[in-house]
Amino acid sequence: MNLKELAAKLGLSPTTVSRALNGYPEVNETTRERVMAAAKRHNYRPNTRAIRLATGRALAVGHVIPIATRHEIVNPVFADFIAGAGETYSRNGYDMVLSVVADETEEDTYRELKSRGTVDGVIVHAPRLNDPRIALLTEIGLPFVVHGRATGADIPYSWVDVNNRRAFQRATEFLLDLGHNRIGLANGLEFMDFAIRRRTGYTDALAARGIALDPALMTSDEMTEVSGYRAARRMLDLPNPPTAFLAASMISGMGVRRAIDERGLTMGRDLSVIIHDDDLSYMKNGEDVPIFTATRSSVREAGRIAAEMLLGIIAQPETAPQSRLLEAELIIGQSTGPAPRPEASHVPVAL
Amino acid sequence: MNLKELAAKLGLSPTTVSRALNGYPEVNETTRERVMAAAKRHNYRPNTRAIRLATGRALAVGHVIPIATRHEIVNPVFADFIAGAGETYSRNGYDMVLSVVADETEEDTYRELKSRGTVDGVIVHAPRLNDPRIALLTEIGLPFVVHGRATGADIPYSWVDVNNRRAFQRATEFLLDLGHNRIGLANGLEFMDFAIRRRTGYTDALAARGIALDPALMTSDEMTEVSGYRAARRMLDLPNPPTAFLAASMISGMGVRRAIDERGLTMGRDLSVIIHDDDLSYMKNGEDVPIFTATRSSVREAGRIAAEMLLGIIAQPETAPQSRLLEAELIIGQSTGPAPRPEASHVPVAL
DNA sequence: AATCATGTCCAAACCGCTTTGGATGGTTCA
DNA sequence: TGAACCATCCAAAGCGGTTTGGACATGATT
Repeated sequence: MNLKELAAKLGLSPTTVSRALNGYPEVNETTRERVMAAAKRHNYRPNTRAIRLATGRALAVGHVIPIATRHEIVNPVFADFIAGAGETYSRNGYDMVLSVVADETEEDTYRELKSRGTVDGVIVHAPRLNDPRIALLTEIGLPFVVHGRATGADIPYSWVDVNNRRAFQRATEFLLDLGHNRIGLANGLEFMDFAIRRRTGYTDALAARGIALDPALMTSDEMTEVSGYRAARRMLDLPNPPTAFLAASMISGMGVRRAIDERGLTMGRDLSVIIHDDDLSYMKNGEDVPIFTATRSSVREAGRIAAEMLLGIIAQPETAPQSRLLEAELIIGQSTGPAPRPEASHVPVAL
Repeated sequence: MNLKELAAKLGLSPTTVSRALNGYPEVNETTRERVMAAAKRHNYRPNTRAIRLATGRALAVGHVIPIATRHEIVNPVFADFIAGAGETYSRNGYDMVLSVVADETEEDTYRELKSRGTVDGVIVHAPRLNDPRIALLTEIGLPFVVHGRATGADIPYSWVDVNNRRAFQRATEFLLDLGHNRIGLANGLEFMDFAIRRRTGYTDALAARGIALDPALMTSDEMTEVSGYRAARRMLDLPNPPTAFLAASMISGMGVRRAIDERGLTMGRDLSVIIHDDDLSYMKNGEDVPIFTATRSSVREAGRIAAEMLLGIIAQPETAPQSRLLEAELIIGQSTGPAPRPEASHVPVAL
């Protein structure tokens, strides 16, 4: 059932039927109702492909996912972000198109999306230091919103980000207040913008208390369980080990916990741990009581906000770039406690 | 730059240019080369929207993700499956469109995708017992491939699945061979087809050895860390606790481990654990040595296979339904060992 | 009564491709 | 030499909508 057929059935022109369905004023109200009823009865739905060609709009938003060795992006965080953004698109009649491409072809993919008119805009994921995508997208004129920021980008652009620096600064201060002064950082990969900012938050907090940085207490790696485990194990082996850890994610926090447990130590008593919690739906940080003390910010909510912002930009391409900085809240869980007194620290009770 | 402009620049008709670019035979080879060169020079790329309307094909595949209370699907497994499928789509010039919709509107979404011509086919995720989507999609004539199977569906359909029954049967047998005869099962939600099959594998293996089922040792819940933790804790509190666990995923396995660690017990020595490992890229089961003994099957690979199957069906709609049953391999890790002798079991060494 | 505005509808152009059905000119073959 | 046959190209008709530019009553205005 298409427009022409429906119009024929109603004894009207396609023009009028189209206008009736799209709410244009130049159509008699009774006619409109008749059209609406007929459309519903024959469950007519306008063909997306035709609408797209006729209006010159794609009615779709793209998310490009580079895939390869550096698979940082196909991660749990991404799934939840997508879920949040997707809800917004659905509600506004937009499609979400995901392009899974090899790392090398990422820029080409954006060019294609633009020149073939597949999407009206894109979300840029996982920005890195001096991320080249921002200049590229600006140049080719494809509207975009960055999830995160790109330190070093010198042109204005729209973004939605968590205040990673502040979050890690607060977490560090919280540990310092508990008496910890050797705090291990199991950070994400530091060519990722968010990881750079988190590190800054950590170092700022230490500097403010006059505590010297110890490179042995700072690691940077993918946010996997194993990497958290390794980082913690290595630091616990130091002659002067940390009494607390800052982990970049729930998953790497679990690795840290494993290293702690493995030594017969107890998290929350012998060693404190704070993680960053993206509030993932299938990876809750406990239910009633949080397992980990955490800086929490819903990545799903960030997805919603970024999507709304992008749709706004698509509707009003000439407006100035927008941005939104979300604050993470500090959730107190069971994984932190006062620093053990020196002589007792790191000696398993059982030994 | 569009076809007409390019044709004008070349002094040719749009027809000829289109044919030249699409490899049709009725065009002179030197002309074709001239066209190709000009296309590259002006980096002309045909407009997707126009191609779609003209050819009547969407050149896109849909993935519908119901989102709501039952968020079983927005999970890490989904992200990896998507990555695998997405690669295949990209390679074949197809787009992947994700529809994130409320649970109640899922069926409606399929109807829309079909009648609006947004996609040429869909992948059905997370099939349940007697899943109604199979009949629906068959009825409306939208090509599809199911990731998993739907026990109870009485019409033929195409699917790609892991042999979940066999996997859990083998895992159970492995534990039995190690001397464990009280084995706890922390299963996924048992209205999900895969969970039903896994349970069957578990019960079959026990039955084959003449071991009576103990309902207290079988739980079914979402595959989160917390649910794994709770299931294990509850079972360990039993007067006659299990000496081994079967966990439905890496994440719930981590919860199980937490419950074990919490009691001062050691996984692999005091208690054995086997998980199902979907071989997720950012959640590796260890690197050199597997942490958990596991039944492993790459969900990403499943995504690739399902996508290829679907593209095949779209190309040849009249062929009979296809299917592919993947076998999981049993990976021996550090989480399993012989059952402790009765008198020693469950007594933490340190006490 | 002529003019004008208004409400309601339609024909036709258009979006940018693909594809059908020739047209044209040169070759080949009886 | 005329017919049949290629090889090569093009005009025009879709695909299924939207949108522009009227047409035609009807009622209000002067």
